[in-house]
Amino acid sequence: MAASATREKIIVAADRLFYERGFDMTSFADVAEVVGISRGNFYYHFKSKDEILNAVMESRLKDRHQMLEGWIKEGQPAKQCVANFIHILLTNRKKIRAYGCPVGTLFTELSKLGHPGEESARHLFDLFRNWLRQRFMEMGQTKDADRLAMHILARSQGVATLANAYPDEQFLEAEVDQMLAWLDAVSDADIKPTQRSS
Amino acid sequence: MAASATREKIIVAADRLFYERGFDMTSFADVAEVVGISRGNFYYHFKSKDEILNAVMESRLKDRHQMLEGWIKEGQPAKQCVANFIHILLTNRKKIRAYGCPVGTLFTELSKLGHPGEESARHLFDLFRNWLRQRFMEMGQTKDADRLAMHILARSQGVATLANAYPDEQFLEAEVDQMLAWLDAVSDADIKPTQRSS
DNA sequence: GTCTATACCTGGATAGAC
DNA sequence: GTCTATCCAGGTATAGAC
Repeated sequence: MAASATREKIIVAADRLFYERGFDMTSFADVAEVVGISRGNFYYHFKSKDEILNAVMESRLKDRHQMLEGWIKEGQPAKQCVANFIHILLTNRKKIRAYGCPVGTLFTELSKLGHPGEESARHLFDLFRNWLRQRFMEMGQTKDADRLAMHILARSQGVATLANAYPDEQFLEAEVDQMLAWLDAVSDADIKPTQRSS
Repeated sequence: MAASATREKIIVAADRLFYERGFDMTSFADVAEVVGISRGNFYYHFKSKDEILNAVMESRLKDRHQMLEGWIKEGQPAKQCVANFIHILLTNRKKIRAYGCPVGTLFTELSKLGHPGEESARHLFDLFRNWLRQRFMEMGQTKDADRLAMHILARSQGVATLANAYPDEQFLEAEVDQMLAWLDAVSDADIKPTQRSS
């Protein structure tokens, strides 16, 4: 339970390699080399590869949770919080162009593997989804909050995938602008209840 | 070169398994079992696993090309063609919910593997991208044609990924509706050059 | 806690009989 | 064209010395 130094180093290294190369393609030898320990020593800290995956997922969940809650604790308004979320695509643009979205790509791989870790990968989606839904509710979109949350999630996933396929374009930046414009339209719709339709 | 019956069966089986389980996770034994031949017999038809991948990618490219060109040969107008493309998400909804997008997931995996087949996977994206760009140009969006094509591609990818993560929702259908509404807005923008903005 | 050595399995690939 | 037998590399996991 106690977070020993090497245990922590293993998690950090595995986290990075699972992102960059994928879970299945990352061998113990790869992680051991990065950490600077022997292959055998591994099993003192983790009894199996699945245990490492669990630890990585736990670490990611905690990390993303703290990031999202941090914005709220700073007192940022709901719309700004969602804008921050969208802005992640720009903050991590280099990694996203090289490896796609860490959440989406890992989920997809585990799903195809039929690996039980698919569940924890989905939990990460849940974390973002629920948090976004809350923000949209605070923006007054009580009825469509979940739909809007899913929409933003899907847009982010798609942008990350195509930025990975076409890393040499300004596509990513342009799509983020459009997503922020969409956010403006959504928040305006709350302020102006008089719509053109119906 | 000649398309023998078993060779063709191998390609079909590999195509399906690469989609359902991923390229790396699909072994010769898996494909052999589906086709009904022995492991050894494999190498009479393909000298390596990479050769099978190449054949699968070639087959997919040809298949998708024929689908896209088919709509044009039928004389369907540009906007309807794009709508057909969006509609693929509904036509294949069952498979998409189970395995995501065949193009996107395979690209992502090959990209992470550092596999040379990443190139042919990108060619599939190119096929859709160029075809969509042509359609938007025919719709009069000469300047933004490529941006619009990329936007539709990204939306499709994101919807497929999240439909895979949340297969039990009507999310997919709702997003397709929104994409079709977006297409309407884009084609209207061409007809009505007088906009509200600026 | 960390190491070396090793068992065991899976999967890609080859050889050669039929 | 298809089979069986076999080799070899790489990866997970274990045993036991230090």
